[in-house]
Amino acid sequence: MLSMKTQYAFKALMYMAQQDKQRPILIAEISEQKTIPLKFLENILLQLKKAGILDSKKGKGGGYLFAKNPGEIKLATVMRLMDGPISLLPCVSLHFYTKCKNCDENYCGLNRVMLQVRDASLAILENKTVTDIAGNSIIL
Amino acid sequence: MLSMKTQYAFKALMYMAQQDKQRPILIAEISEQKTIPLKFLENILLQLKKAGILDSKKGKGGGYLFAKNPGEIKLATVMRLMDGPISLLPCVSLHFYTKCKNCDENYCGLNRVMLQVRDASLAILENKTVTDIAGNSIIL
DNA sequence: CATACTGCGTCTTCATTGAAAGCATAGAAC
DNA sequence: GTTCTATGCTTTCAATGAAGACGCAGTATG
Repeated sequence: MLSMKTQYAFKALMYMAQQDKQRPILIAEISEQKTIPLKFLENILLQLKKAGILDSKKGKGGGYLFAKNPGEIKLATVMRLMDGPISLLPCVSLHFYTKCKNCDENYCGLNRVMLQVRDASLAILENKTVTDIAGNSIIL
Repeated sequence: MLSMKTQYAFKALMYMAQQDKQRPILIAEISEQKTIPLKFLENILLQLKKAGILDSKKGKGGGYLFAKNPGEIKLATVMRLMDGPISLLPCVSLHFYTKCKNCDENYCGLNRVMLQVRDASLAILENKTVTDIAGNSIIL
């Protein structure tokens, strides 16, 4: 399961992407509209800024802005930033690989299955962006 | 990521399925061979027993046995037993569903994506069994 | 029957981390 | 220089993952 942190990050990014005009958006506004604890949200947005996804402006009229186009922000990227590995096992992780002890990956059946799961998940998460989840699109 | 508990459960089940003769297998033997903390393993195996996956025999010559054919034990079942939901969000979980607040699932883009991920993952995890991961099969 | 063997139950601990809250600082606009 | 807003730092609190200690219960073997 995704942590609250990741879920909040997605909610916040969706909210920001749904605004018509690209004006700086207050942390407090997102917090209120999406019922996310204010200080927790601050940390999340800050982390997204440090990762180059968001930008911020201080002072009056300040707030958060997208640093990248929402259509270029992959869901997988956000998840890795917040929660770490997407894979179910360390030994099948692309970005956070660590070898498991007592296990030759070439012969480990579990490894092979989890690779499949990873690939299936990433095929989706690497191709969907914030724009995709923000759209008030038609229900099919 | 899967918890240690789930990983240990898989390792133990693989080890048991790999034994030629179906004799009762000692907790201590699995613990030693797979370097799994003994008491932690006890709990895991016990839980698998209560779920009807394993059976046990006490006393001399005792140990753990399969209650079901390893080919009938789905990976998804083991994961749900140990870790709970396989889905990334509560609102897309089949077995552990809970509604998310401030979110109409019919209009939530995140919900739709996570449904896809869930379906892709389950397509694999519901169809792979302990037999599949235990096989010393040929590498392709 | 006795003893060794092996699983079962309960309780406790310990570290990590998820999930916040408080308070003080820095920077920008007016 | 005052107000608005983000940033930094510290602390807390609860939950849970990950064990370890100790003792009980049931079964085989001689």
